[in-house]
Amino acid sequence: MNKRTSWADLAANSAAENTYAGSSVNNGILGTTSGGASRTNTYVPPHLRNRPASSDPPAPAYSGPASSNDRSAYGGARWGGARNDSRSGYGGSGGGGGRTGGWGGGRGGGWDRGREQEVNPFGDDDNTEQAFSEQANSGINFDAYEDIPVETSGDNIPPPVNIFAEIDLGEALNLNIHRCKYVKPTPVQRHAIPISLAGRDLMACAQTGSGKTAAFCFPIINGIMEMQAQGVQRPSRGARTVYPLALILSPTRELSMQIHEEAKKFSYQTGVKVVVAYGGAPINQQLRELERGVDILVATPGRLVDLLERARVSLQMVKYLALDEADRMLDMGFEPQIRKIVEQMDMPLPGFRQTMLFSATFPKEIQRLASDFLYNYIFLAVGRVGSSTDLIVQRVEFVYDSDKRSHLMDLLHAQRANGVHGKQALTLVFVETKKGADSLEHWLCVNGFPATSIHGDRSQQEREQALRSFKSGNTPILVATDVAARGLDIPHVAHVVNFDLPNDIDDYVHRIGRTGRAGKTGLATAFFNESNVSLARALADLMQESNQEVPAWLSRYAARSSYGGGRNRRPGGNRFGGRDFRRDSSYTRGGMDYYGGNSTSGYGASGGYGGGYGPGVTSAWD
DNA sequence: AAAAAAC
Repeated sequence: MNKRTSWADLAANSAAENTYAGSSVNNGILGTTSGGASRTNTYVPPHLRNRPASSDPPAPAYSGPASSNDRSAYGGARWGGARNDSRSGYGGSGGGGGRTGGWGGGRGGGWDRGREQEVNPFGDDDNTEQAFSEQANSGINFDAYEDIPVETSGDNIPPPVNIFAEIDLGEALNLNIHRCKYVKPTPVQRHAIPISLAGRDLMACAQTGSGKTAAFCFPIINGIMEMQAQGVQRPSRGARTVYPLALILSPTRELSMQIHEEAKKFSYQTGVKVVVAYGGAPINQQLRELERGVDILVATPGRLVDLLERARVSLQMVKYLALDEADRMLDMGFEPQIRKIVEQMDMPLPGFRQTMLFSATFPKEIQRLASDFLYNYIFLAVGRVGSSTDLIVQRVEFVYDSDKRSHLMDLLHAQRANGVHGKQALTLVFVETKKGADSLEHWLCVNGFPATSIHGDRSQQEREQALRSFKSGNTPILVATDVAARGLDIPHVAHVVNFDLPNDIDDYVHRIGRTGRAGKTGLATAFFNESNVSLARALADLMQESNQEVPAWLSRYAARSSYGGGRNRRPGGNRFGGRDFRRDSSYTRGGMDYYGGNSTSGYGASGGYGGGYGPGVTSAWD
C-alpha cells in the first residue's frame, strides 16, 4: 500500500471518528473552553476541521527566535521576548535581544559532515516498506483507543488533529512516520502534537504504551528542522562545549536509551542529530558523540549534571525541554537534581523555552512542583484511569511471603503449558528489593526456569544484557525492581507478576503498563498479603474502575483500611487519567482564570468521594 | 523502607 492510498483511507476513517473527537473534547462534561472559535456546535465538514479560526495563512514556517513561532491562532507568547507576562525576572534574558548574538546565518555545527555516515535506524536501506513489520510499532490496535475520554484545560487550546497528514511536520519526518508504520496518531498524539506545534507548554497525562515518545519527539524534531532552515547558529566560545537545542530527561538509563533509539528513527535524514548520555557507561564515548554535534540530547539527570559541571554541555540554547515520566522526575529523590538542571544552570527561563511534561500518572503535589517549570501551560489527560487497564486483566491473589515462590512456579508452569509459538511467553516479575531480585532469579534458574534480572546494583552491561536477553525470548522471565517499572517498551510481555506489590498505586499502574502495550491485551497478577494493606483500597478502587473482578477479601481489606495520610487514594467517578490541579478549589492562582470560568458535571471541587477524604489529598487521580 | 540517578 502506498502512502497516498493509506492516507486517503485514513482521511475517510477519521471523518467517522470525528464524532468521537467532537464529543469527548468539546462536550460540556469537561467544562473547559477547548478549541477556540472553531469548536462550535455548527457542522464543519471534515476537510475544514481543526483549522485556525481566522483566515491566517496555515502553519507559517519557523521565522526565527525573535519572532512569533505560532503555528495557528493558538500560540501563546513565545520565545524571544514576545511574552507580555508581568512576572519578574524576565527582563532581557534568554533571547529577548532577538536576532543578536548567536543567531546569525550558517548551519549548525558539525553535523553536515557526519550526516553522510548516518546509520539507517530502520535497518533496511532499500526496502522501507518491510522495515518494522515485525516490530511492536506495527499493528497497533487502534480500535482499543477509540472512545477514550480526553480532558484539556488551559488557555486557548489548539484543537486535535485526526491524521498525521493534517499537520505539516515536513516531508522527511512524514517519511519516517511512514517507515515506522504509524498510520494514525494515537489519542495523546492527536492532542499533544498540535499543542506543541503551537508553541505551548504542556503537562500531559496519558496511558502507558500510548505513544507519548512520538508525541513530544515529532514537534521537537519539526521545530529544530525549522530552526536549522533559518540558520540557527550556536555560540563558538568554549571550543569543547556543545549546545543542544532540545533536552529530553528520563529517570532510568534504559529508558533514555529507548527514547534515543526512537528519536533516531524519527529524525533519520532530517539533519537533526540525537545523542544520548547516561551513567554506568564510559563517558568518553558519549563525549565523542557530543563533539560530533548534537541537536537533541537525551539524558539521565546524574550524567547530565556531570557534563554540565565539566562545561561540556551548555543548556543556553535549549528551546525544547521534555521530561518523560515527569512525576517520577520530580519526586523526592530526583527533584533537587532536576531543579539544578532546569533552574540553576544556563537553561532559558519558562516562556523562553518550550516545556513538555509527560507521564501516565501525575499526583497533584507533583503538578504543583512542575508548574514552576511551565509557562501558561495546557493540561491534557487522555484515557481512563489505570491506563490501558481495559486491555489488561488484573488478578490479585492472597499469597503469604513464604508461599510466593511456589505460587510463582505454579503460574509459570501453567504459562509454559499455554506456550505460544513454541516459546514461553515473556513474564516480567517485579520485586521490592535488589537482593530479592538476585535471590529470586537464582532460585528460578536453579528450578529450571530461564530467568535473568535487572536492578540498580547490576553493572550497566549486565542490565542491558538482561533486557536484550529478555526481549529476544532467550530468558523469557525477567525479575526486576522498579528500575523497569516505567516507560520501557518491551513487546510481547504477556504477563506482569507483582511478586511484591509496591506501596504506591501509581507505581502499580506503571508496572502493569509493561503489558497490554500498543493496544494489545495482557495479564497482571499481584501477590497480596498483610504487608500490603495500605494499598488495598487504592488497588480495589483501581480494579473496580477498570472493570476487573475485585475479590471479596480484598474489598474487606479495603473497607477496613483508612486513608489517613498515605497517597494511595484515588476515588472513582473520574474517567480520566488525571486532573489539572489548577482546577482544585483549594488552588487559587491570583486572579488568573485559566478555565473560562465554567467547571461542570462531576468535576466540581466536591467530587464523588469528596466527603470521604481528609486533608492532604494528593493524587492526580482525584 | 526501597529504588533510581555520576565519578
